[in-house]
Amino acid sequence: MGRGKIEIKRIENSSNRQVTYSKRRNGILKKAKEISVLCDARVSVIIFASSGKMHEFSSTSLVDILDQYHKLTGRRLWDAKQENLDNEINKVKKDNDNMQIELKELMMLEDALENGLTSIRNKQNEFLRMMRKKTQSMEEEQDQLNCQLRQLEIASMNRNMGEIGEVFHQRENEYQTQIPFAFRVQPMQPNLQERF
Amino acid sequence: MGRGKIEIKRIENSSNRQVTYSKRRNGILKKAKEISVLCDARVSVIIFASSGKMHEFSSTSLVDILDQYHKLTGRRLWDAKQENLDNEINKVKKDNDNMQIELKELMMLEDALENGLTSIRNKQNEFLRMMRKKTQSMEEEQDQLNCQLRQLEIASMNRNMGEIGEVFHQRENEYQTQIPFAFRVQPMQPNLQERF
DNA sequence: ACCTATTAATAAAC
DNA sequence: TGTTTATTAATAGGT
Repeated sequence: MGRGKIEIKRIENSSNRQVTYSKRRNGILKKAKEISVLCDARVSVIIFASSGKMHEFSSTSLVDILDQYHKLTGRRLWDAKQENLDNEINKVKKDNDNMQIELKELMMLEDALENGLTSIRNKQNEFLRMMRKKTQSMEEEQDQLNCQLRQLEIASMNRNMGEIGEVFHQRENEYQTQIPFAFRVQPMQPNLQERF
Repeated sequence: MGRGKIEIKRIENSSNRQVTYSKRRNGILKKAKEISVLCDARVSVIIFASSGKMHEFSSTSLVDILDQYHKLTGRRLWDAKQENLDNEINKVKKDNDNMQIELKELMMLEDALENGLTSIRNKQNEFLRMMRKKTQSMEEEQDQLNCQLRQLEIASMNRNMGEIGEVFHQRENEYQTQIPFAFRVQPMQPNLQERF
C-alpha cells in the first residue's frame, strides 16, 4: 500500500525507517483503538522505537490487562519477590483466622463466667438471707430463755427472802405458765436445721 | 476498506462482531510483526476477546518489554500490584495486632476472674466455718439455758412437794453457781457479731 | 508534515 | 471458519 510494494525486512535507510516507523506505529495504535471499540476487546500495545522512545495504547489499565494475562497463562510477569509477598499474605491471613477462632472461644468463656458469677451471687444472697433469719431466730430464742432464767432467779430470791404467801403463789403461777412455753421452743425450729 | 464504510462504535450484531474481531486481530498482529521487522522496534500486543480468549504478539520476551517499560516510564507495572499487596499486608497485620491486644486483655481478665474466684471461695469457706462455729455456740448456749431451766423446774417441784432443808439448800447452792454462768454468756460472743 | 498513487486491509456476501 | 470481491484505509515515496 503505497507507491510501491516493500519487502518485510529491516529498512536500512535510517530516515526512511524512522518515517515508516511513525506512520505504521500510528496505524497500529489506531487499529488497536478501533478493535477495542468495535469488538469489545481489551487491547494493550506497547511499542519501543529503536531510538528507545515508547508509545502505548491500553483499552483498560495495563496492570489489569497484565493481571488477566497472568491469570490466563499462569506465566508470571512479576518476580519471585512478589510471590514471597503472596505467601506472606496467606500466612498472616491464616494467623488471623486462627486468632479469630480463639477470640470467639474466649468470648464464649467470658459469657459463661459472667453467667456463673451472677448465679453464684444469687445463691450467696439467698444463703445470707437464710443465715440472718436463722441467727435472728436463735437470738430471739436465747433472749427468751435468758428472760425466763432471770425471772426464775427473781422468784428464787423472793422465796429466800420469805415473801408473803399471796405473792409466792402469784409468782408460782407465773412460773408454772412459763415453763411449758420454755419447753415448747426446745426442739430447734426446722428451718434452722438446713445444712450448708 | 470493505464493501462499505463502518462507524467506529461497538458492533451490535454478535456474529458480525466476532468476524470483524478475528479479521482485525490478525491484521493488528501482522502489523505489529511487520513494524518490528521493518523498523527495529520492540512491540508487544496483547488482545483479549470479550469471550476471554487471548492472543498476543511480542517481538521479544514480554518480561523484557515490561522491564523496559518500567525503566522508561518509572511507572512500575508490578509495583502497582505490589503496592496493593503491601497495603493488604499492612491491613491484615494491623488486624492481627489489634486482635493480639484483645487476646492479651481477655487473658488478663481470665486470670483476674480466676484469682477472684479462688479468693471468693476462700472467703466463703472462712465464712462457713465461722457460721458453723457461731451456730454451734448458740446451740450449746441454748442447751445450757434449757438445762438450767429444767433444773430450776425440778427445784421448784421439789420445793412444792415440801422437801427437807438439806436438800433445798444444796439445790439452792447449785442454783446460785449456775446463775452467774448463765449471765456470763449473755453478751453474744464478739466474733458472732460480724456483719454480712 | 502533506500529497497521492498504490498496495493492503477488510466488510459483506457466500 | 474460509473465500471472494468491491470498497475503504493505510502508507511509501515524493514534495
